[in-house]
Amino acid sequence: MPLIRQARRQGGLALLAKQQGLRLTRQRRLIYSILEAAQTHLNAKQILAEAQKFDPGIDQVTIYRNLAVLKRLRVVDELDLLHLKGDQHYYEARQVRAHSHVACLSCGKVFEFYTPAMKTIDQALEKECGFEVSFTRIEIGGYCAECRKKRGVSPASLKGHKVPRSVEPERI
Amino acid sequence: MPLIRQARRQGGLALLAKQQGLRLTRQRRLIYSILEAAQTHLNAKQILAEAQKFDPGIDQVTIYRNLAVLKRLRVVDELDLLHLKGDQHYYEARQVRAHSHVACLSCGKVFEFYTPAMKTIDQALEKECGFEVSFTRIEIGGYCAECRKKRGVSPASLKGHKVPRSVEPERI
DNA sequence: ATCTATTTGCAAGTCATTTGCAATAACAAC
DNA sequence: GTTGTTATTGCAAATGACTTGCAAATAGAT
Repeated sequence: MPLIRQARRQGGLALLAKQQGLRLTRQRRLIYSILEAAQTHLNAKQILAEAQKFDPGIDQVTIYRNLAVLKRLRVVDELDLLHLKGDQHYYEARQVRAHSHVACLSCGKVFEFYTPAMKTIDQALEKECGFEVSFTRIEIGGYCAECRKKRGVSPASLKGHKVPRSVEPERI
Repeated sequence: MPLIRQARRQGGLALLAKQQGLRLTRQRRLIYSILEAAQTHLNAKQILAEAQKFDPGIDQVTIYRNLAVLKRLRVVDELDLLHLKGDQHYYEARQVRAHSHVACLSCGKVFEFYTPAMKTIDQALEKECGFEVSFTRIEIGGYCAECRKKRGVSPASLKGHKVPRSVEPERI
């Protein structure tokens, strides 16, 4: 998408926004720059906290509204991360190539992973169904090498037991 | 997982549930059988509606609680479908092989797609990272062949405009 | 500097999902 | 079959992410 690349080249959303009749407000710039600077995905609450360091008056609605705009502009991706971290959405500045989020169901760690097969999926879909892929979201759950070592291969008991929500490994 | 296969073979959850100290209530059976019979993903509300046809007194909390149990037992998968259909979760009885949900951003249609490359991803992750994959969720957004024909290749204007929530194509 | 449409912040809503709790029912042991 | 224990249910109330209405503020074109 040439539009997006152009916007990036001038260090922001200026051109892209202008072409859509959107305005580049202080808040909008800030929210985008936070996502751009973050090396990882953030949820609305985290973005709000970060934004308030620079603009204490900024409201959460502004975060939500701008995330919606940035999604429409396709410069930000929305993820769901398997609800591993609770029921919020996570956002990240759009990456160049497809990648997946891999979550360890034992320790809760989330990392990104890329392999060429991801591109192959899109190509197959295009060829077999004539579908034009805009974005692909791949989320993988399982057990990381460390946890496998630590606890043997078998996942913890499936029996439910209470754990604080923010910590719960939420096996799916 | 041999446990799951066993449970399936006897036509339900009996063995699997017993081994976890869980009870096979009327409601639990019903909810599982609805998902098993459905050829597609359903959300909590749809499951409740269907369940009430057979058990009018069944409550929505029972749906939610049992979906959580069935997820833990790994006989039901939870999807998010890109929030194309609103902010609810969708559930389906666990399928044998990995598959993806492909959503058309224009008409809202969701279909399933499988290509061997999906398996390749899991293998790459296993080989490169020593990660044990439990499940893979692939969600793809874009434009289906029909909509591409109808409206030309370009997606609708990116400019925001109000559309009832249940209908909005929610471009990401 | 002016004008107009977009955007903001606040307050109040919405809605899926969760939790507390007493009553009910599974199922194992008699 | 009866009994006892404990998981599960249904109800009502709460939670929490996200959205909406609206008047005031401001970006950006003229």
